[in-house]
Amino acid sequence: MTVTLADVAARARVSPATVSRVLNGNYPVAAATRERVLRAVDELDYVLNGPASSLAAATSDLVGILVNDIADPFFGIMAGAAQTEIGGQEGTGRAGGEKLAVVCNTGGSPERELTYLTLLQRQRAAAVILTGGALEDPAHIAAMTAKLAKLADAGTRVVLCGRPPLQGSDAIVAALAFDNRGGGRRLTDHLLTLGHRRIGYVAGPVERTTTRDRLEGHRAALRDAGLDGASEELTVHGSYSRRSGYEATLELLRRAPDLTAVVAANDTVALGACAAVRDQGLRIPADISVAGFDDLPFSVDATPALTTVRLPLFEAGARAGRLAMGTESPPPGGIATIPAELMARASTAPPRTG
Amino acid sequence: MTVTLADVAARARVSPATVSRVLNGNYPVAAATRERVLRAVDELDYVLNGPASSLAAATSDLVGILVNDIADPFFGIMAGAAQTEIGGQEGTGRAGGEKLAVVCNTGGSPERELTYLTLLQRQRAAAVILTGGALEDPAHIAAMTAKLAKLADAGTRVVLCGRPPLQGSDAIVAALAFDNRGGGRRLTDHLLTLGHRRIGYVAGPVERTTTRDRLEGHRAALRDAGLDGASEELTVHGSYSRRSGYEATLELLRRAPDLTAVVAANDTVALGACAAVRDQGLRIPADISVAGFDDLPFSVDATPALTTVRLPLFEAGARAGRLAMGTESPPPGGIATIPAELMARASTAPPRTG
DNA sequence: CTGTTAGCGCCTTCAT
DNA sequence: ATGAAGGCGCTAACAG
Repeated sequence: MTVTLADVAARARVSPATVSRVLNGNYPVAAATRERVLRAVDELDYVLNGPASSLAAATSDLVGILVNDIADPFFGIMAGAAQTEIGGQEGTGRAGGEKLAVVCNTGGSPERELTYLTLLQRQRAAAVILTGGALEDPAHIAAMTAKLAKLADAGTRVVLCGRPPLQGSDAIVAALAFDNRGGGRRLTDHLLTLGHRRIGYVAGPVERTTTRDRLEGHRAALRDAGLDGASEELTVHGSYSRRSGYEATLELLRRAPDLTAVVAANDTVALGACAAVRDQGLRIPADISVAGFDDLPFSVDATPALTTVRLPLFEAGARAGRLAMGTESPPPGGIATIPAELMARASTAPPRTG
Repeated sequence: MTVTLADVAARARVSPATVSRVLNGNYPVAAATRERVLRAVDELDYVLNGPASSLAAATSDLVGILVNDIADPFFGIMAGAAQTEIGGQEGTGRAGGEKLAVVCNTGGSPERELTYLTLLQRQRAAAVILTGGALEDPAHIAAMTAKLAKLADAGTRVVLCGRPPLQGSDAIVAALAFDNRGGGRRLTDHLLTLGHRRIGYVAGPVERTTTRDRLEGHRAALRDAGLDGASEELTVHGSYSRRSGYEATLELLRRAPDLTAVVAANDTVALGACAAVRDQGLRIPADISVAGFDDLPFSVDATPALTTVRLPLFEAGARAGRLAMGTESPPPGGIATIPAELMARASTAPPRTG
């Protein structure tokens, strides 16, 4: 039926242990023997039994990458980059000693996030990468901290990518945090410099680290310009979706018809904001400036090209992948802040005068 | 150290076998006993050892979803929908009996596709879903057919989503194929009806089923209109990327300055085409009509809104997920063709006269 | 460098 | 409805 290691051993006239050794390559084996074993493997078309191997070795070659929304390129880019670093050695066809990088879609649900972590713990995953903003609910943070500690105890390497480190948790190999606050600040500074004074803000879902950090940056910029008075009124929360951006912008325009600029939580939301502005018969940027965040590939193609904040998603994902593999050493203190760069484009301009 | 089933059994004062039975739920257990066991599980914070379980049961709860490009929403939407159906029962926290739906990014590389399949075979995956267009290279087809047969032999359910069935392979549970040909045809018919006669085509990568089918539909429409003469010259192949669409369109415009419309392989490519058209100082659709394919969420937000062909990606992905789980019965013959619907929007209009 | 010997933790007949 | 026992296929000491 299904061919086992013992079959290969018999065919190659060696012991099972030897076959195991050449397959795992972590042990000296005579070249001639190795050759014989590999031939037997090919002839028999042998495929290692992963569960058996993992059971015996008490570790598996699974690496989990958790994302909030797999249909959002923000996550796709990071996850793809990480996978490239992890499973990237261009299969020999025999698939020896390779890690299986898999992405798990939580849909932003905290329960599903924990469930996936449990499932990966069950599989004795070699590593786990958590991407994107985290929920700030205390109960969930506590549950996550406990779960990650357990994973780390069991030997799973935990890496955070685009998410701030957990307080006082030593379970984590490394955390790569985006400078969302700084980026948000620079974006609003840009608008202020252009002369805007009435700036609407379409924020992301409440209780998310990304939402809070970007909003904080925005408010810090306003405060320093002596404009924080109206910022509550000019902020609307929504989800990270185009539709949400559309509706929030309509609401903003209703609340404050004198608005001259709208800052969106991310590029997708900004697209919705643009549509709303246009549907109100207003021009971008002549009547209203619009800005996004992330600099996803489509942003430069929007008309007008979207002013936004560039996050090096691919680079960060790749680095997270290497960190998870142990290929790269963690930054000092296990924490690195990834810079965010302002991309001033055509969707922002000085406000109309008068 | 790590708590095992035996520990739970001891705590609950039952045999390991009983614990196994309540955890798997496939066997009658007295309510009182079950209660006691579950309490012990919670108290000990027990997590099943997946590898051990899979080894003993000769099957795992892993379900693999292969995608060509995880950063492309085309795949993200299908994969997300499939995952929802598979891992969707909103975790009880204890994560009992749940499948682990994971997505694997092949990056469009045939080697990596096979490698992932081997890795999943090694894990004794419960099911595998292959999404998106397939490579038409005979050697790769043969290798895939063989590999899928082996997976099926080992009890893995194989489902195709957005990909035509393999010739004479009975390894597959079901194949959901998009009507790319029909969609391509209707799109070009739409342009012909508007009055276009010189239509450029930015095709996808050669040797991909999606590329060929869409192109065939396009050419069939031209042929029926008696216009197939120039179609070779007016076709440029590229990858499924914005950049590729941009460059191919420039090339097309160079070759045939009298073009009045450009059809792109998909929406992402169409965005690049729009940018190229604009950079040449031409207006859409006044000077040149542009159309895409897939109807990804951003298409409606393009300016002008993109005429395209709608594929029910979410519905198809969800159905594939149910098929993989055995929750839904396969279509007659194991094959279903998913219809593609023309979405005529503002990026196409009659050609300028004279 | 290679063979032998024990398990890894769970599921699954087979009894009871 | 529950317990006892064997083995799933592989790896990891330990010898040699």
